[in-house]
Amino acid sequence: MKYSFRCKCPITSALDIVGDKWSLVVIKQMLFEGRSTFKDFIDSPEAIATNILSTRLKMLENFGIIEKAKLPTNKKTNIYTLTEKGFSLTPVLIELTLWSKYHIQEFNPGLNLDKDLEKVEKNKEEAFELIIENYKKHKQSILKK
Amino acid sequence: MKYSFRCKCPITSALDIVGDKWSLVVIKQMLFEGRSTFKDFIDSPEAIATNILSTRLKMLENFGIIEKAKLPTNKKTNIYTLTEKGFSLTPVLIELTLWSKYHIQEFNPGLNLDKDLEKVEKNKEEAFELIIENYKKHKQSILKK
DNA sequence: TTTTATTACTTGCAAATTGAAAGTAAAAAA
DNA sequence: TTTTTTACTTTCAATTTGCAAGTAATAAAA
Repeated sequence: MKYSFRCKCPITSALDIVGDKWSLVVIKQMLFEGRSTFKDFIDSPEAIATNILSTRLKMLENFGIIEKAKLPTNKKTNIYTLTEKGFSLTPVLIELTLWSKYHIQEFNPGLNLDKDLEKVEKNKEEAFELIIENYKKHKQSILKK
Repeated sequence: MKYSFRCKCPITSALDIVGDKWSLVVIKQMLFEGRSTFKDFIDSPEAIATNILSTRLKMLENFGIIEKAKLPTNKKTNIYTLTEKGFSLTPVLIELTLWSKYHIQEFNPGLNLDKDLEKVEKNKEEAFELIIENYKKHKQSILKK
């Protein structure tokens, strides 16, 4: 399959993959909100359109950012989970959170900021590892059912 | 002016401001490539359309992410520079760079990766500060002409 | 076992965003 | 004074996002 990039810049290339309106939101919903099924995503506060979600999940799977599985006990529901490539976006998402904390409150008052954000700020790398570790456990637990 | 956000999530809110196709690219061009005029942006490898660039610069200025000035010796050219709100996106951009280094090479071989990226990885916070310091000096020098 | 409800999408069309190309006007440069 | 350059704007086209209805497979309920 042919991938189309604007140039050889790493930042622009990253954005050519996850820089659309919904990709990072879906990844955030998986990583921080534990969402893993089509219905989970549809029911999120952001309310993504079903045709957009479908297209986006296919694209993220195609890039190896997420993977799709089914439980032996359930032939219907797809379980979408992040791969390493996917949860390696944790630092990007955390830095966006911190940026919003300091710079977006004035435009969107009452942001839902995690109460542990100060701990995160004090030791970002440790926080990244903890979040990823938690996600891996979560992933194991939902695929074990 | 009314701002429209999808919800109260800090990540989604950040993306509601800078999550379009071009905003982070323009910010990256200012921060890392020293671009500051309309012509500079137009001449970048990414080749943004003029009507989109115009709209995007207005929006970024409106959110206080960039500011516009003119030199006393030049009534024509607008000088666009990052405010603190703007260059505080440095960590987001650096994390996108690192993500690309490890996860995007296979899709876009031959990425232009900075040779100092290993130093950056070793001490991210220090690298962020250095980049911001460098940008501030650059900003002072282009506004002093 | 049958019926109903739910989930996971697809489809068709509309709205919004992005973009190409031409044009305009002010200012700088020649 | 003339020409070139820059900074956009405008118009229309292409692409992306989104609404709403529909479909089919499967799970759940009766």
